[in-house]
Amino acid sequence: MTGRTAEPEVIWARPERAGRGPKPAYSRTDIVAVAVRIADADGIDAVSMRRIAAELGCGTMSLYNYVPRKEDLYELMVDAVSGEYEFPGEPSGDWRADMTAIAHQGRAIMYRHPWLARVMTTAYGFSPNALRFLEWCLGCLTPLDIPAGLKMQLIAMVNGTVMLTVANEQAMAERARGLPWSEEEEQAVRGAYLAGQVATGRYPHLAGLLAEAPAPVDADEIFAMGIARLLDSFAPPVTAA
Amino acid sequence: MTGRTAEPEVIWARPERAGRGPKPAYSRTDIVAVAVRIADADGIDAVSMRRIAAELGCGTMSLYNYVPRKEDLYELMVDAVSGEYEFPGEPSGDWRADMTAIAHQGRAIMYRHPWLARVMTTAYGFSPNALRFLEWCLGCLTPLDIPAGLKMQLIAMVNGTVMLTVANEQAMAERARGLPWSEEEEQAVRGAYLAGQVATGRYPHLAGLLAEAPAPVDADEIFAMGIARLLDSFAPPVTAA
DNA sequence: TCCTAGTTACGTACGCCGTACGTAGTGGGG
DNA sequence: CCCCACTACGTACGGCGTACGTAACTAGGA
Repeated sequence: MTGRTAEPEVIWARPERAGRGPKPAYSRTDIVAVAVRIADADGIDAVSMRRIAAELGCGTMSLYNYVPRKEDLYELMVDAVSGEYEFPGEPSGDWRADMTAIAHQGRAIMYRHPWLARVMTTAYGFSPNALRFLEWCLGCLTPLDIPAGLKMQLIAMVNGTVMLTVANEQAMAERARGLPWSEEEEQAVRGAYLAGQVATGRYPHLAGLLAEAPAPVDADEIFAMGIARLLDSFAPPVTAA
Repeated sequence: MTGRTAEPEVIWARPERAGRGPKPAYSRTDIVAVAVRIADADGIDAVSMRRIAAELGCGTMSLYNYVPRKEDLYELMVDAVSGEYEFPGEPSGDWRADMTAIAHQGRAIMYRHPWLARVMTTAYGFSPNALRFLEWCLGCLTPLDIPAGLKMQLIAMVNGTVMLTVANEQAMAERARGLPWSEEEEQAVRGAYLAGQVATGRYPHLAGLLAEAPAPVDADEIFAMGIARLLDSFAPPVTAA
């Protein structure tokens, strides 16, 4: 009746299997697990339908019985690793501590899966584990008396800051993958260019900044302080009673 | 003497043309301009060497005389649109106002070039216009008395927040491009799934949030307040004299 | 001045990619 | 029991980035 043009669908609403035909040899979970393993090992660009099928030992096109489109696979991957968040039974009552813990967990997950930060910016929706995550965060924020919209903003900002921080740290390493020279060489050449530019005197402030503070800083500490500052910006610590 | 394996290089250090052969028919600027036009019109995925060459009216492989690798093209594109920042002669002396203006300019640029937010996360380095941007920001922050490292963090956070906000707003629209159904249909189906999940009662906090505050909020205002909050977190406004 | 070497333009080709489509076989519901 | 939805999967198409080879061209050194 309706045109036979494709109907929209969400991967989460699609049932994994129907009851009629032969038993599927694999499961969506298997496929996603292989995809995650490949991405962890060789980068997200190494994840191709052919490669997954090869590692799984099946024909390439068989995968399309489980995953309608490649982009859905990305969503499934993000959801799968989002399941690595571990939440205790109940929020502690200290929303600041809870959110800080969430941020650190998120950071750890993104270190385990260096492709996650990049993919999340594209393939992020209301997947089951995203709902679970959101529900937990909202639970943690119950003691905080601000409008609901602001809470969502806070969650988004914390999440986003984690993503940005890690993405920034990993950008060089990810880019180096597949380049015909090493990451160190790349960094050296880029550093030399930067030094040359600064030496021209066209960037006095930048020169001053590079001259000052060549101290190697601790990434963990910077991260922790950034998150703390962010949380403070939503509810400044009370100064007097 | 050294192995003939590829030497690392930065696109910004590579001279545009040498003196020996015939005059190049195009320029790096031409190529990047075409690439930006294509990306603006049809999305970043539509930017291919073949398409650029076709629109430029030359052979595909000729482009490689100007741009050594596709990834460098992305860097050139980001640098090109980064040149759209317009800075007055001198910072105003009010670092908060200056940074706010920068954030709004950045947002406007990312609206003009919907592909920018996504590409920046991958292809961002110390390009000429990035240095110009950084130098200007540091100039604006001169009145702010915090360590140099913190200033860099502030700039990164402001930039990142702009990116995140815009990327979030654009994610759905970008994803809809190339899908066999419309963005509205997609949104409707996803919304229905979300509603169905919430209706199960498994997400009480989320349900409460959705029930409350169905008021359509103003994106501009949210953005402005987010930036203000962020700036405050680096230097809380003084409350007394 | 002429020669030569470096540069430009670009056609061809290779090995990837996502995925549309057709075919064959299988096993549960009417 | 039998039909048909569903599984598995081979083939093929159009696109991608880009390595490589060739021909034309021109600026610098002899």
